[in-house]
Amino acid sequence: MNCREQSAHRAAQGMSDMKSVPSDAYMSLAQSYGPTFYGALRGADSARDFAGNSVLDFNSRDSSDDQTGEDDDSLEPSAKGGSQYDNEGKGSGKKPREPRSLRLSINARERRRMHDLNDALDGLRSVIPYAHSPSVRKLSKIATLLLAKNYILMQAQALEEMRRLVAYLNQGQTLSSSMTSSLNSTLAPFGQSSVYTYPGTTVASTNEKCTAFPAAPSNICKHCTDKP
DNA sequence: TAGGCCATCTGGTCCT
DNA sequence: AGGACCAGATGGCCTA
Repeated sequence: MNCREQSAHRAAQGMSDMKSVPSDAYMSLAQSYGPTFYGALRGADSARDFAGNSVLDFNSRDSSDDQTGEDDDSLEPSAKGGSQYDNEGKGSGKKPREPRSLRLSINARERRRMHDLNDALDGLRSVIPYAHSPSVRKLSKIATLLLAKNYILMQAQALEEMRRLVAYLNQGQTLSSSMTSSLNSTLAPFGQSSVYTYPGTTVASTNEKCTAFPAAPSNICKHCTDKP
């Protein structure tokens, strides 16, 4: 099995590896950002309100980073994980191996690379909303990525709501020009085309009026948007 | 004790 | 050739 085939195999088994998370739960994660996520990931007891202060209750757990010693290029292979070099020189008949020094250098590089990746994940954790207190367990890697994704989607949705509101206010409402321009400039960096439009959240024309409340456009009226 | 998560080692592949 | 990236294997730590 070559590397690419291994990738496909791993992707296929990826979900089954995460036995605690049903695949449909992951599907729902893409559409929502709330307790379902944590409920699926860590059990219902871990779920808290998303907007609240304690999204997670991972009890206390030492940072996994603490398990990692300082980056030590001379780390012996037996420190963690097995080493196929433990049997070096004992004639397996396979491809000739790199010199020991080269192997150590490659290992060190890989270790650095993974540390950089973990640093980036820490950076991501620091900017997504979940409880950061020491009593809360650090988000796992997969949880961090899924949470970040859903957070981005949620922000995009909020932006879209804001855009609708501005459009509504600009329509026949007496809004000071300074306020209008301020809002517009705030939203300017987020061009309409750059914002992800959610499946199922069709943006109605602002010209359509609500049937129940004719004064309001239908696209910002819950009465209208909830209609099938 | 089983399962989840993680760090590390390792070999393969691709890119510069 | 050397480095980056990837995924499998392995073993340790922690929690339910």
